[in-house]
Amino acid sequence: MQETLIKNLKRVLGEEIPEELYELLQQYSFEKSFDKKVLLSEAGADCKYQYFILEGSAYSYYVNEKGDKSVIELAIEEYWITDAASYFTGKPSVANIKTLEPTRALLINREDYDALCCAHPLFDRFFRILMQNALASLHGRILGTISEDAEHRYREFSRLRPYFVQRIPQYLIASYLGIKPQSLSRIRKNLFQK
Amino acid sequence: MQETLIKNLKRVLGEEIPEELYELLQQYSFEKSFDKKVLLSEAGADCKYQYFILEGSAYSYYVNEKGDKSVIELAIEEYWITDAASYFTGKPSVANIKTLEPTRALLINREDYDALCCAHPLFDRFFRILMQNALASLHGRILGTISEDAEHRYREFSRLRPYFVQRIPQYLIASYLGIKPQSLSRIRKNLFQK
DNA sequence: CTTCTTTCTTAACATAGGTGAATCATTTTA
DNA sequence: TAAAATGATTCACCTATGTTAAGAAAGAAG
Repeated sequence: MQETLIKNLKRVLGEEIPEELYELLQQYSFEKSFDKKVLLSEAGADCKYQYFILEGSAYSYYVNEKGDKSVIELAIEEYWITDAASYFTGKPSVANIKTLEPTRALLINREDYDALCCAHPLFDRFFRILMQNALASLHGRILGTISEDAEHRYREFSRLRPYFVQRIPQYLIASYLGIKPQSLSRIRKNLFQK
Repeated sequence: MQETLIKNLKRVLGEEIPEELYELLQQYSFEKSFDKKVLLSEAGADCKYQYFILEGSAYSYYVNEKGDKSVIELAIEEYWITDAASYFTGKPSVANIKTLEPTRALLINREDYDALCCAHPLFDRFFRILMQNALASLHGRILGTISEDAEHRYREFSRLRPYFVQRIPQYLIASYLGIKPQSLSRIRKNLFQK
C-alpha cells in the first residue's frame, strides 16, 4: 500500500490508524502511471477522479471565452488535484488537468470516494481536514491576488513553494499568479537587480 | 433549535437526521446577537469562533502593509464566516471580521467544533461537504480573479449573488472583486449605458 | 552533434484600473 | 430638522501589467 498516502493519513488524523483503513483505501483506489503532457481530465466532461500525486507533477487550467489559459492548481508529490466543482457535485468540469512530467498517481473515483467515506467515518474526518487546509490556503491565495501586486505575489510564492519554482515552468507560475510570462520575466529581472 | 441550520443539515446530508444531532448542536454551539459594525474577530488574535449567520450580515477583510483593506468573504443569512487559517489551525488570524448590519449568529468555538465532530461522525461528513462546496466556490472566485477583467467579474457576481448586490455597500463589493470603488463606479456607468 | 520545439527574455507601445481630489447623495445622529 | 458621517460618482492624470513581435537559451529528439 502507498507509504506516502499513509504518512499523510497519519499526520492529518494524528492518531493510530486502524489497519482497516489501509485495506479500504486499497479497495477503493488504484494506482496509474501517465506520460508527461497527458490530459487527465477535460473541460466540459465529468471530472471522474481525484488524483493523489505519488511521483511527478500535474496542473489544472481553465480556458476562457477569449482563449486565455489560466492555471488553477499546481500539484507535485503528495498533492491532490481534481476539478472540485465537477468531482464533488457531478457537474461538467470547467478545468483541464494535465501531467507536466511522467506521473504516477493514486486515483479515486466519485463513487468510491463516497463508498470510502461511508465505509469508515475516519475518512470523512480525514477529507474534512484536508478540505479545511485547502480552504485556508486558497483564502491566502485570493488575498494575495486581490490585495498585493504581482512582484509581491511572486516573492510570496517563491518563499512558500520553493520546490515549485524549481520544477514548474515559469509561464505556468505566471499564469497561476494571474500575470503574463513577459511580466514575470520583467519582475524577476527587477528582483535580481536589487 | 435553529430551524435554518437544521434545514441546511438536512439538505447537505440528504437523509433523515438522527434526533441526537440536534441535541449535540444545541450543546456545542450558542446564539449571540451583535450590533452593526461590531468587530467579531481581530487580525493578530486567535479567531475563536465560526459564525453561522441567522440574521444580518458580516464580512471579513485583510489589511496589508500599505494599509489597503481587502474583503475576503461576504456573508449573509445561512453563510458561515470565520478566518479559516486561524480557526482550523490555531494560528493568529490575518483577517478582521465585522458585522455590517445588526446580526444574530450561531457560534461554535474550536474545542466545541472538535467535540461535535467526535460526538457524531455525521458532523465530520456535514462539515466535509460544506468545505467541499466552499472549496469549489473559491476555485471559481480565483478563476475569475486571475482570468477575467473587472467588468466580467462584476457581472458574474451580480448574476450569482443578486442578494449581495442589493444589501452590501458597493465599496465592499469592489474590494471583494479586487478593484477600487471608483473603478466599480466607472464599470457600472459603462454597463448601464450599454 | 544538429535540428526542432519549447521556454524565457527584451523592448516599444497600449490599456485597464489605480490615485487624489472634488462633489453629490444618502444615512445616521443629535 | 440640522449637522455630521458615510457612501457613490466623476474627472484628470498616472502606473502596473498586457500586447505584439522578435530573438536568445535551453531541452528534447533524431
